[in-house]
Amino acid sequence: MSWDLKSDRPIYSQLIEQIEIKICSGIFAPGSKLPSVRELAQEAAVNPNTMQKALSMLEEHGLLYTNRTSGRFITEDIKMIQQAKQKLAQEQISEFLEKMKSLGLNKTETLSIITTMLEEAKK
Amino acid sequence: MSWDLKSDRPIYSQLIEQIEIKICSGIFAPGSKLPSVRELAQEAAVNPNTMQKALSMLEEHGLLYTNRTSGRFITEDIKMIQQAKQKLAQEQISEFLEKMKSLGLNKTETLSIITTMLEEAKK
DNA sequence: ATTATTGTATTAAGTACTTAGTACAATAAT
DNA sequence: ATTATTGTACTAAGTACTTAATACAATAAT
Repeated sequence: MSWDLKSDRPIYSQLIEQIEIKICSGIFAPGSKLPSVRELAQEAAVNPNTMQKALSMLEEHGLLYTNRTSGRFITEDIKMIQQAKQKLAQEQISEFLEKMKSLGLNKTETLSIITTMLEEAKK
Repeated sequence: MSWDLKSDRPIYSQLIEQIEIKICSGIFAPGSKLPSVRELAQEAAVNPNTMQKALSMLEEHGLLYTNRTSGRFITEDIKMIQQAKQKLAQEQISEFLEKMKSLGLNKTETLSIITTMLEEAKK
């Protein structure tokens, strides 16, 4: 469980992103119980207040729910998770293409760079 | 000249990124004079101190140089600009692929999504 | 020579983020 | 019944970022 947090952005915001990703990718399975706020905070080397902030904000998205004293749980609604995953992927892609465009790279140039990078990665 | 700045990240950092992009894409042409700190600050609706911070940090990258009282200028070194552009593109791409991977999409899946999205865009 | 513009520096204030430390109510575990 | 664990709330402190308001030295423009 890697939590590499950078200092150029609010930590709580990065935590939200990463937890969301862990849910969407199945690392945090549907219906399963999350580690406690204190545990997660220690894992991520972060103050419990900060983790608490991230988790409570994440609940607004509906991917989590809280049982007051037994802990937090991932939603069992697989369809909701699937939708969140799809939404995350599309956001990333369009954001990425937008940046490439602003750099002045047309589509073929972008594709060519990607493919060469993937070729490099195979070696 | 659009400067849409978000509040979830330090402004100076976003300014650096966007100015770098404007240089790499040719919006700020090689050898040309930049608007003054005060002008740029007003354009971006930002405090002059913040713009100054971004610009002075940008100079460390070598894309800008300062003539103490006549203003700031874009480097004439086209090769350096080209390299910066390439570096920016590669950073964006690997960052993007990393996120896709964390979402559970491997590189070939990601590549296929992109190509189909680019095909869609042509229509 | 005078004026305007340039980058730069400084101080003060406000805000957001993070941490440390503590505490409380509810309930699961014993 | 008692204890431990849960989420939650609160205060105080430190740091980083941003803005406002000036000010200064160098030099381009007049």
